[in-house]
Amino acid sequence: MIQSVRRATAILLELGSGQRRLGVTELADRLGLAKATVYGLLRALEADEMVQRDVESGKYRLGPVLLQLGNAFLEGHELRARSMLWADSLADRTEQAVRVGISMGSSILIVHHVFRPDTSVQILEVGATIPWHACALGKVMAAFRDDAELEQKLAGPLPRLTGRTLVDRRELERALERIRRDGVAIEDQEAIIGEAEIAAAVVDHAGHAVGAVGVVGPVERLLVDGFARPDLAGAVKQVARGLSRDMAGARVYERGR
Amino acid sequence: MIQSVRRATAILLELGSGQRRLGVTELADRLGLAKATVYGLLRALEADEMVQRDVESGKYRLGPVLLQLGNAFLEGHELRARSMLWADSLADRTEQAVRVGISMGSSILIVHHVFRPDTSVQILEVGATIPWHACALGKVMAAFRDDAELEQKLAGPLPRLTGRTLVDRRELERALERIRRDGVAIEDQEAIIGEAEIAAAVVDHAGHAVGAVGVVGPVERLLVDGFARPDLAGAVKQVARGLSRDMAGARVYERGR
DNA sequence: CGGATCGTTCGGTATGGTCGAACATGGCGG
DNA sequence: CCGCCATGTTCGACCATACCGAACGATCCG
Repeated sequence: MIQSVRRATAILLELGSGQRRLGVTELADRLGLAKATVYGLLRALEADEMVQRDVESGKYRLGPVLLQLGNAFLEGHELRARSMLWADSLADRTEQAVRVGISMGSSILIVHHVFRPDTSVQILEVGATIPWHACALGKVMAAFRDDAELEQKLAGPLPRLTGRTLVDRRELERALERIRRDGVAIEDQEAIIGEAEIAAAVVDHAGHAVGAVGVVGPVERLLVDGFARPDLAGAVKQVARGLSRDMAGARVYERGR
Repeated sequence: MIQSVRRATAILLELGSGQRRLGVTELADRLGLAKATVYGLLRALEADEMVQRDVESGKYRLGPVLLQLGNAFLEGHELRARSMLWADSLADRTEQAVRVGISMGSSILIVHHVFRPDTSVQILEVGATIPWHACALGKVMAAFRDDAELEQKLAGPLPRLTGRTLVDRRELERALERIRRDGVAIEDQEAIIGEAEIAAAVVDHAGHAVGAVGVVGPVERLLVDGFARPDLAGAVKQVARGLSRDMAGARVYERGR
């Protein structure tokens, strides 16, 4: 495994976590590398605008090419492309915000986001990551994973985001069991106080979870007595099924030349 | 300059341009490298989810980490952070869509985008890149560059996007001259037929252009007889000045720890 | 069934990435 | 204003390791 490349991405990830800019020495310390090594890697990354140096502090931050590449990732993403229409209609029917996410390491990455159809100001969450155990998208994907992968996830750290976050392994396993039975996952203020989510998994032709779709919003709009509003759960499941059918169909990419 | 790292980013850029997925051999050909070399680089990139392999075609595409990093870039971007309020108010006052961009190589990268305040469906352009000579954002930034950088830009290829794109060097220089005089740049269907833009540069304390802000929309709303509507040009210039003042002020980042 | 194409593995080679130490630079406090 | 500390940068040497060519295996297509 090419060492320098992995170290370069480690630098990028380090710069990406936390919005503070980092200097050569600080990066070298965090990654356990020699200063000169990090310096060389940064020079190479800087040449392609993968990182930029702040002119007056001399410290490094992520570069604009990453935004371009992130956007290119989205444009080529099959689940996202297919989910756009479904998500719009789901937001319309339920009058809630809709999120589509995929699994990335131990987190869920939001790849599509439709605002609640009212005039309230909402921030776009595309590109954001959420610990898998603290969102309905993550739990429903975990519930439909093979045991090996699930075990790996359960073994990892489970940070507590709010007082309601499930951080106990046993408790989580029980929740996953219920999710498998219901076909939908709920999240009740486990990531942000006052916010809830109802999500269902999108599976490919082989039955593997490739993503998840769900509605998010204020608890009082989504849950009653800690249970998902049946109409919303039904709509979410229906959309997830439709999307899954789409994903199993003919490839959209691989066209042209 | 660390070879493998630069080659790795070359792979990412190659995968990012064009939405087609690429195989090992194809990438090796395009980059002029040995198959085994590209394979090794891809393995390293794949380990960190910088790229992903399509299970059934075996070809590679960009990975989800790039979306996360692109998002992290945005969150740490000073111009973007400072422009959000200004852009909102500009969109409100002019009733047009607003874009904020920065210079990246020979392109403009959109870092912020506010939709026109009506109910029409519009697509978010954050992360998109546009050749510098085909948008007002790019031209106004070029107009306020030192000669060396400008020369480099003028020397590069100038693709023709529409029949109105300025691709002649002399013509472009004349346009830049006028932009310097007016303080605003206009773009009249030079990127997309029917679309126009009016933009002004954002400069830092030293007077260097760090970005640009502008309004975009249908030609008939922005221009009259090929000239910028004076009220719009004034509003854009005013916002650019305000933003420049902001950027010259105290740093927002570097706080904490 | 045969050919072609592509992904993958392997081992030798010398390139070039890594590191420690020395050198510049700038910022801060005394 | 000066000296000190921390940080960025350069240098040279070592040898790990990235690179390549060639061979192997898998897969697709006719």
